[in-house]
Amino acid sequence: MSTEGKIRIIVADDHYIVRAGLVSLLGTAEDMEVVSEASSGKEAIKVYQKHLPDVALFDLRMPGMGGVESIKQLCSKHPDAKVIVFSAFNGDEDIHKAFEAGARGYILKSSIGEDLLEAVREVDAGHKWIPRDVSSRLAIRKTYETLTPRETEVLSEIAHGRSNKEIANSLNISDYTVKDHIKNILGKLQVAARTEAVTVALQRGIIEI
Amino acid sequence: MSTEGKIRIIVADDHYIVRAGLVSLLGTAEDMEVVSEASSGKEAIKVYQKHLPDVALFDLRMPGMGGVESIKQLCSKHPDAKVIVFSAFNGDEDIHKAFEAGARGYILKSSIGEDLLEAVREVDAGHKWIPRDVSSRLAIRKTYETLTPRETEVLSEIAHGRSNKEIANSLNISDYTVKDHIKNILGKLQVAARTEAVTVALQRGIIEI
DNA sequence: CGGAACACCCCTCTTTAGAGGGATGCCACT
DNA sequence: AGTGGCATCCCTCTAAAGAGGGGTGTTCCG
Repeated sequence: MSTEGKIRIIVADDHYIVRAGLVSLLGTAEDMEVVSEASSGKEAIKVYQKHLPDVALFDLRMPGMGGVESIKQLCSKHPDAKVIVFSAFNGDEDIHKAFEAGARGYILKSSIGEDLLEAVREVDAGHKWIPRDVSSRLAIRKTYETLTPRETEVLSEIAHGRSNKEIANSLNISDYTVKDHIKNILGKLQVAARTEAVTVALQRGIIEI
Repeated sequence: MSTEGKIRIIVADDHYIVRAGLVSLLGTAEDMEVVSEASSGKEAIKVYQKHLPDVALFDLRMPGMGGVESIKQLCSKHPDAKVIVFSAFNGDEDIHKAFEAGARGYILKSSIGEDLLEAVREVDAGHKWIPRDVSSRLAIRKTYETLTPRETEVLSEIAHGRSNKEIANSLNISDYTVKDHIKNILGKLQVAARTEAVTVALQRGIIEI
């Protein structure tokens, strides 16, 4: 529990209106107050260090330094930071990356206000908070095979339209190796062609464009 | 101007917190009131017909029937409907489709509150409202070549990972014709391969997955 | 009427992708 | 010391993709 009675919160989202919604909603709760806002990941870290809030609400996909990277940096400097991800996306990889980065809660933007308030209270109390629809996504993920860092790198190149030869040059490896990675990617994502691999990976949050 | 003094508004967005933000923000304006909300395009049409508001705020990308289709239906039944699109996306095709469907304003979710209030007042007064960053997107679009309906259809199939042969079967045309369409698509989007065509089209809002 | 845009079909040719096998070295964990 | 995961390289072969030409019929508009 927080020192002054009220749970002190910062919110980080690049959409003004989402911040307005959060401030409005959290403001109605007697036991919470939003002490500051940020519109980017970089700004969020600064704001956190200035205000040292009890709970930080982060959007996962923000321009510039993304939410994942921001959370990772924040949690490495402040291991006690209580971060809740508040995202519009429910790709299994997004969710997994958020928790791996150090988040203690993940809540969808479509969820109702009570769920958000509950999440804030639970995380403030030192617990984890994972709604059913989010945890089911993580369960689905366990049935998938995960891509290696190199495979993800290759897939990202594919998404940008590069040919095998171009990828080989850019990564300084043989095009035989590129083909190998692609074989593994197609197998793991259970698709037949590189184009579908890209759209599936985009939907799951494995890569971004 | 509206009859009772206050501008009566409905908001349609699948994210609870965005609706909360809109209600909160619009509520602070003396001359506006949110009379109802909807969380889908279908619901939005019902709500519109029930309340007949002065202005309707629509998110463009919603699950089920998307914003474009909803606006098209709404405006065909109510040609005097004053619809403002309130979207997170700034793909040139999204913006163009919104206005083509009958929207009279398009404002980005990242914009500040004052811009939104101004947009609502302008559209309520019978004017169009296009912010500078949005109109520049439309200007960019003019320099692009637009895809024909058939080409868009083929591109959407490509995004789902279908091969030329599969597309030919599904559309009941020769694979020669599919190749023709793809040649045109690659030329118009100025890319070399189908995979890049898909990512470019996704970014521009030409197709969705 | 003529032209332009669209959708469709056909042929050839080169390049690319993808499936199938094989193999090596490195590193971490047991 | 052995195992498994990762990244790398190699070869062959078939299917697919893409570039380049050719053409038809429709519709719509000036």
